[in-house]
Amino acid sequence: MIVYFKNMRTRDELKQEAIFEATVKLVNQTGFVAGSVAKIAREAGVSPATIYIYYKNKEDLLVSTYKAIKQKIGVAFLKDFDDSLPVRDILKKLWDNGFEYISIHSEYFHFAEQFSNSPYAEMVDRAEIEKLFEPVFKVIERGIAQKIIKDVPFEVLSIFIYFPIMTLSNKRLHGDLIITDEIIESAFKMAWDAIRY
Amino acid sequence: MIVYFKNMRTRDELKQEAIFEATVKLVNQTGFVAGSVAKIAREAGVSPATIYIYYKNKEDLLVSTYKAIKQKIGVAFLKDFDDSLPVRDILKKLWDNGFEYISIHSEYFHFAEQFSNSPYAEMVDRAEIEKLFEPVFKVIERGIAQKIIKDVPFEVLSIFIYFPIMTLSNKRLHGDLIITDEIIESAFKMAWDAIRY
Amino acid sequence: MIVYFKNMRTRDELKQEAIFEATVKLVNQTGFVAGSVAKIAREAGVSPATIYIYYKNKEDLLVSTYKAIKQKIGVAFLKDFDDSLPVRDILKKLWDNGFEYISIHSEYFHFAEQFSNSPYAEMVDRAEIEKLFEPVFKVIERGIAQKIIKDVPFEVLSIFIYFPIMTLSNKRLHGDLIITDEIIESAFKMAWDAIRY
Amino acid sequence: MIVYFKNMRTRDELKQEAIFEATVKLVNQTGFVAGSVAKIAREAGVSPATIYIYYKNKEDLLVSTYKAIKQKIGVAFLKDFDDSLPVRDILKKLWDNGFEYISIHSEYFHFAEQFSNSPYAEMVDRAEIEKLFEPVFKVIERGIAQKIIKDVPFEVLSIFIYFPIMTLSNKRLHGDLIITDEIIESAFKMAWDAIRY
DNA sequence: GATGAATGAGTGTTCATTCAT
DNA sequence: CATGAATGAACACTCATTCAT
Repeated sequence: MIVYFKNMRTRDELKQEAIFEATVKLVNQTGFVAGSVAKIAREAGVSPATIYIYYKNKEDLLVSTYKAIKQKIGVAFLKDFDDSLPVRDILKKLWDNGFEYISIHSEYFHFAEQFSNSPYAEMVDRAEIEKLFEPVFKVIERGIAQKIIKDVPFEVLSIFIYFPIMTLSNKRLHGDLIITDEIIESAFKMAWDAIRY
Repeated sequence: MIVYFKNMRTRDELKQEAIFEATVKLVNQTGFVAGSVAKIAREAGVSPATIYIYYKNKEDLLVSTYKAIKQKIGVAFLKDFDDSLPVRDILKKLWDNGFEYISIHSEYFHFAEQFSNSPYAEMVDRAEIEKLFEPVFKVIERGIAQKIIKDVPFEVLSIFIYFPIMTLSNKRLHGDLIITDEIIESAFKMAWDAIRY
Repeated sequence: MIVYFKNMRTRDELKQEAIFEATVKLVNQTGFVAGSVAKIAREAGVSPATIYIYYKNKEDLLVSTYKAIKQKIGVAFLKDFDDSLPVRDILKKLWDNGFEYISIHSEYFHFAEQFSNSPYAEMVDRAEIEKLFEPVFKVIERGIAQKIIKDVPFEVLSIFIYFPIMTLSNKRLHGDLIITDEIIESAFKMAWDAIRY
Repeated sequence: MIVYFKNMRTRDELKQEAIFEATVKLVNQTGFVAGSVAKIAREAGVSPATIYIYYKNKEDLLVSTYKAIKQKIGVAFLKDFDDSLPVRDILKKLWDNGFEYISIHSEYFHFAEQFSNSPYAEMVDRAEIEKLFEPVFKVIERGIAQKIIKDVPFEVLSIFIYFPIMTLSNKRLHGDLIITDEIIESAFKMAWDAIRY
């Protein structure tokens, strides 16, 4: 049993979280371009100056938010990761994890996408992000070695097995299409057909 | 007395084109956020006020530029479109056209992508854009009817046959990978494997 | 006879002058530290943005204002400069010119002094300013050569013949003392006693 | 139990001194304008809030610092003051004391000068400062009575006997000139020639 | 048609100061 | 006594847009 004492969470943590949420929410609502520090502050219910206590500057705010989101996404994708299963099953699990997380936190994906297409994207170390997905890389490599997966660069494989998750989760890109379990299922079949040997 | 010869490009057309090019160039260089009207004007060698002669406001400038680019891309993709060929060959032709055009006009794709991830994206009528690709839709429909292509919504198919072109053309997304003819070839094979029946 | 047509002065010149006057006035009233761009703009009756049409940034505004003032002061000091007179008479004329100009434009001197003690002072080329006073340097050199003036570095001489003018014009430094013609006279005698051979 | 020994410097005194030094240092480094309370606090190794324990507000901090410096300077100038010597010798001693102290504590002079040219200068009682130099006034008065020194207001005398020390110590005002003992010597001769009867 | 000048509203950021702990 | 957190107001500067010419 977990007991939360009064003030167990300090004032700061609450505030930092409020800023995080506000940043994500605002970018979702009005886009990266219009996401000004003042607006984020108002959304978070704090003074603009307060943001500069927790973050060095706007870039730091956005980059840190992006990294935190990528961390969350990485953990969610790898939930119940089991190395010993067949490659296809592992990828299916990742795929399902992805869509499950999206259904709960689509705003994280939207933020990540907006961020990736902004000039700030260059300020994050890609290697740092990719490390989160290293177990997946290992599986893919094994699949290639066992001639289960096509022998093409990883970047190309990801276009068919990772990006579709992002694209399907993006309302702007597929308009009125409702993402049912059936569609998720058949899309995975397509992704697997694309990459399998 | 001023005489305009047939097909002569008037001063105005030249200016509008200069604004178009400047808009694309600036968004490519400094991103959507930093692409201010004043900077576009300077780049185009005109006064900021002049831009408001040709476009109602900044939104109009960007949306119009996007539409014009989409038009150019649509035409390029459908070059030498031949309805009578097998479905696979038609799609392969589109695929190759796409990469050829990208190699010449990557700045158009970059602009389009930035635009898609901006709040302005909601201001364009998707149907209008999609009309450009109608012949392709027809082919796909035929493919589905003939059980050559999987019977899934068009939006899902496009994730595997259209988006990969965009993704592969985006330097930011695939890092150091150099897009060779061989990669284009094998990526198409994967796309086709994904969508074929 | 000079005729001023209506609109002979363009709108801009009036505005630039208003900004110049406002800059001087504000620094006089509230000191260099408190002289913000917004306040200067309000004083000049223009928008803050307008200042950035005429000046690149705040530094440019202040440095340009300083240079313009130094120019005015230089011209005023050298009024009716006559090379052929005895050294003492030339310096006396400069001295009197200085106090005459101060009695009309003490705000220029106050601005110049404030500027000299600000970090912006380093941004002006001293040589450029000193060129305005070159004729005086020549006279001093002659005085030294003829053993009329003490043979010490020019910087030391100026402490006794130039700085006293500035100091006496500074109300803050001499408190309640009223600068009469008699004081100006006897102060020059002291200055001359200091530098003469 | 905490025991304070006689003459032991308590934590508080050390902290106040740290703030004093930090204030002087920062104004020397970045000028009066950029010397923010937060920066002074960081330089002193204390919290901004701590400064408000020792000083009512920023004005109080700066004014107090100025007064303390003026006190130090006053004491230094009057070191080994001997009423019984001839007027000229007394002033020479003051002059030499001044330059000696400048060579050790130029940062105090720089601060004092910056302060004098700030709006805060009006907030100090000049009489309070002048009292420190009262013994000098007496000597001057005696000199005037004995017809050794010119009979002009004290404010005018100080322009030739006190301000030159400040001006010569100001690197910004005399550029590349290096202040040697010889220059100090001849400058005093000039100052004396200026004021002597 | 084309422009440079002009601007109110906004940008990101720092300020002096207060307050709960 | 000492502090880090917090803030409204100000900072220098840029924005999209309008307007007189």
